Amino acid sequence: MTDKPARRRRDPAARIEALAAATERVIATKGVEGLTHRAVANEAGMPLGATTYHFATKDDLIAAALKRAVDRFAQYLKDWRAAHPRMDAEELIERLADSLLHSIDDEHDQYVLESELYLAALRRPALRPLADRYTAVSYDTLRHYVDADTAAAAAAAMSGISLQGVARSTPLTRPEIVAILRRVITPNPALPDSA
Amino acid sequence: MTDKPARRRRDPAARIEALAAATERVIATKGVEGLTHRAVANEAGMPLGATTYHFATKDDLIAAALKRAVDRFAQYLKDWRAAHPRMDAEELIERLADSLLHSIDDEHDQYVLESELYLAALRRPALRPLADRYTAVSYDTLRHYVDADTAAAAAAAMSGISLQGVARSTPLTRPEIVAILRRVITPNPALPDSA
Amino acid sequence: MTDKPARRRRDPAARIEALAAATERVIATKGVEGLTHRAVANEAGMPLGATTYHFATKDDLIAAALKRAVDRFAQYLKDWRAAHPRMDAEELIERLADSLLHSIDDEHDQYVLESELYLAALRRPALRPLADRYTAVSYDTLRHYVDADTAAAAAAAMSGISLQGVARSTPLTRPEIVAILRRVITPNPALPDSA
Amino acid sequence: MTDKPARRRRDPAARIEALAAATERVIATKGVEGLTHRAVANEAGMPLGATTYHFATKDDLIAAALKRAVDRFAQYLKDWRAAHPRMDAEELIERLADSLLHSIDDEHDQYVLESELYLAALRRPALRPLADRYTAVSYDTLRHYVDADTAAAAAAAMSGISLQGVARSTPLTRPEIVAILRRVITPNPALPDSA
DNA sequence: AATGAATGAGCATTCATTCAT
DNA sequence: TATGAATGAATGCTCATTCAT
Repeated sequence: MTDKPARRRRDPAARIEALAAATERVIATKGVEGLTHRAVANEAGMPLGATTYHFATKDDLIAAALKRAVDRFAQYLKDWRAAHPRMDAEELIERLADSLLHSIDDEHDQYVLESELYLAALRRPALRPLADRYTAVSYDTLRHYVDADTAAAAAAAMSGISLQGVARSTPLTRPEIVAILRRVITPNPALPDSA
Repeated sequence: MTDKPARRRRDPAARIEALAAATERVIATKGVEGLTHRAVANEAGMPLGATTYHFATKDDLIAAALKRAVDRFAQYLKDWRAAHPRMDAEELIERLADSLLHSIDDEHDQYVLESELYLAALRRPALRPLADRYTAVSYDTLRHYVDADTAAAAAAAMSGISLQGVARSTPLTRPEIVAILRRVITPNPALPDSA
Repeated sequence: MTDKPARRRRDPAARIEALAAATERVIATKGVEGLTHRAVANEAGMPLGATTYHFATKDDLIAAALKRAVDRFAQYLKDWRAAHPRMDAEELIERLADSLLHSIDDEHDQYVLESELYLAALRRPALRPLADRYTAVSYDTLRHYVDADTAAAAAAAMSGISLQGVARSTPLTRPEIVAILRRVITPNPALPDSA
Repeated sequence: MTDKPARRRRDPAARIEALAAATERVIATKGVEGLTHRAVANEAGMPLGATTYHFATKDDLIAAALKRAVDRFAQYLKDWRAAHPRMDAEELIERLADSLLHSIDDEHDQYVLESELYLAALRRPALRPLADRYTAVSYDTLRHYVDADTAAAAAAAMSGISLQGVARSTPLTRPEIVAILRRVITPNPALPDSA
């Protein structure tokens, strides 16, 4: 009798996590531009007060959501690298194309979140370290397979593909993506480092 | 003696142009997210009513401003190409790096506008053709100097550099940009097309 | 060559008339509440400036439109009376029911305009004489056929039927209207005047 | 000592009620046409945000106010009927005239609210059931004293008297109202039902 | 005479944030 | 700890009216 209404409460960490997840979904759907406390509360199935209780400001909410996205992306890359400790250039190209096309999971659109993150960081210095980290994990992962310049070039190209991917009226096709990645990643004997 | 109260000019075309230009500046400064009719009116030195009289909706204002930015970019590329009808890979790389670093003119930040355009287009289908055009003019210009795959790869890399450029806590340096462009643009004898 | 562009202009009276007619239509469609200069200009196929050029204020426009409606109504009643110089009570009832059901012509909804007129007059003293005239022409017409008290009662009942007619989810049916009119108009031997 | 700054009451139900009451007063004074959130907030002595917090849209506010007016009217009629379970025709006529002249209470003008309700319902389908209810309670009350046709006729006549009452430059006098009601209500031996 | 441009006031509504409970 | 109530500051947009041309 006494412990009935107490269910599911008293787990602030879980609620905070759920709010960040809901915020991620809202950003993917409506953008940082369209994010409101109300939209998050609604998406999370929580009362409005919960959003401001656990996150002092809207920017905190955005930061938490984007951090979550970056964490997930980092974990994804880590797993990905563990699963494929060695890849030749061609295999790498194919798998990167898969990643870009399939996004990371079915719930969140990595394309969108990456672009939102970078643009949000432009106006919000507090997000810059997060953007840096996104860049770094991408670069580091690629660096595992290719030389430094190639990794930087591939990371830039992938960001560009993502950005154009969200905006174009006809998304890039797999062959187009593969062609770009191949041009960037295939070792170039004419360059010193690129062995 | 000539400057009376000076209200009500009577040159609608010039006012429309001035409003679009002001909107560009506001987007560069505060982003599409921070764009308001009042900010535009203020930036243009016009009354609030002017913004809504000449542009039915805020999206119309955004579209006009971004179209203007794309038009200017297209013109810039056209001039650029006319000024340099022939360039070898190394010269192209250097000049592209200059463009990315110096932006296009002193008033507007091309980096920012490009990223804002792409992200705005994600939520505003009406802007997609504009995003397509941005992609196309970039690609076409590069295509003049390099093969198709290289042009596509360089365009993607440049978009990525722009996007990361606006967000990172430390912007990319010229040597870093040159290294990326060199990796992408230097002809790769190992690839068939890349002559 | 000289008299081509001059066509259709220079007939202010006709333009004023057309604007009043357009205003009537807008009131019938959207109510006095929804009336705007722009809506009138659009309905009349004239430029916005025409509405304020010929009518100093919005209230003038409203007054002109309602006066036109009352004039038309008065003319209609005059014709109606001329067409039926004598009617017994039963015929009168049937014809009044027809009027209430068919409205006055196909373009304008008399039900609506009457109610709009009365309510507009409540907040606009300038319209009161018009409301008085509407009441008077109704009363006078009825008075031609019945005694004074019956005419007043029938006029009130008809206004009530109109008012309820515009608002109810199911409009009054003809039998219901006839029943009401019969109760009001059929001579009542129990009353002195009502011979 | 008890009355501190007193901000933020914490009695939402009371505030909602107070807002609806204030809206009623604004409608009586300025009409649905002149109703604004600001006018309501001002009338209620509450901040602007209160009006939109408790009522999602202006139409919701209008609906709440008119529902309140109808509820009050229904209660008034119920009491009225309870107070006068039996009345002969002449007494009924006199009392109805009193009602029409004195309105229902000192604060709100029943004449105006009824007309506003009917006309508002014309453009707002959501209000139609309310208009129906107004008609129904009027009819049902009259039906308690007279036959069906007489009740319908008297209800229509009373609506008409109300409508004309708000608009005419000289309101109907008591003798005029009594004459109309007498003509409608006095049993007519010439009609079958009208016993 | 006629009209499109121009504007300032105002409006419904949204929303981040604060706070009483 | 948690939350619904509360609010004041915007915001996009409308519009009556004025006026230059």
